Amino acid sequence: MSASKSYSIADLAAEFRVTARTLRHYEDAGLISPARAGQNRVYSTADHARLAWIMRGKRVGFSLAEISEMLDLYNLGDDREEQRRVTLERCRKRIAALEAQRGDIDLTIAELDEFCNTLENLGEDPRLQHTG
Amino acid sequence: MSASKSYSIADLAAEFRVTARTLRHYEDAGLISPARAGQNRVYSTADHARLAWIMRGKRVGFSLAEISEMLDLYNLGDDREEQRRVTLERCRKRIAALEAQRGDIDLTIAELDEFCNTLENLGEDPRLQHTG
DNA sequence: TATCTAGTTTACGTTTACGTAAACGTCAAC
DNA sequence: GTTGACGTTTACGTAAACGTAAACTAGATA
Repeated sequence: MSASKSYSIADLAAEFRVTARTLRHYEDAGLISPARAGQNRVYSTADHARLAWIMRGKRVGFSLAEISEMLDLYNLGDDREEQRRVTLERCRKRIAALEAQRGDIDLTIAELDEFCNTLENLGEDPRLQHTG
Repeated sequence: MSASKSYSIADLAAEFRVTARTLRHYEDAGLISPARAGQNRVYSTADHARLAWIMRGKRVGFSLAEISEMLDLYNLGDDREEQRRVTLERCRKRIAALEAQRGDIDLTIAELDEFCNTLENLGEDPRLQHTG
């Protein structure tokens, strides 16, 4: 089972292209809780996966607080009926928000694309260039 | 031509659901430059459109500096050959970045979706619930 | 004429997400 | 036995994106 690897803080920092400070900060913010060997942090494969989630959340544009909430959803997943209903609802709202965000991204891409085309046509039809 | 409307700072603040302070801040940051009637700001329909762009940029997760850059692309569009080539390249990089971000969003949605399904199935199959 | 109402500038405060020392522990290597 | 390499905590610094309070201006209204 090579699934039970462990990582030093430098390992993960290098892999995810962040500083050790950043990883400690995420720990302060309650996003990860690596084990300790003495006082040194030891990250498990689960921590590794969790961190991958965090980094993707960052790329999507979420704050650490929002990412923390989303990770909490998973932890609450095995709770009792009512709690589960609430979790499900929050989960769906997040999905809706993400879909809205994707819509904004698509619109932005479309406009930039169109602008690119304008620029290209300008290049191929010098009549449209101003000569100064 | 109802396309030549004008807006007060309060108008736009209300419409885009931000404070007047925010609009003034965007001005400080060089994102908009409304006309003045005396010392009061008067926003044109062009300013209105520009602001819509800004807000969408924010929703996508861009910083004000990035949004400023993107808006600059449009202004540089009518420049000379070499400058235009650079603009085009930067424009395409932005598009690529946006597509990557959309990929991250899709992945996140997929995982949340799957998690939602798990929660729903748990609800429909009480055997999987823990009772203690 | 006095008082709103809406806008203005100036400037310090706040939150988020880390950066950046400073001072120290630990273990392997020389 | 001390020098590195790598880790730790503590704590102040910083950039971005506004919030917020203070003090002021200018036009509309009672």
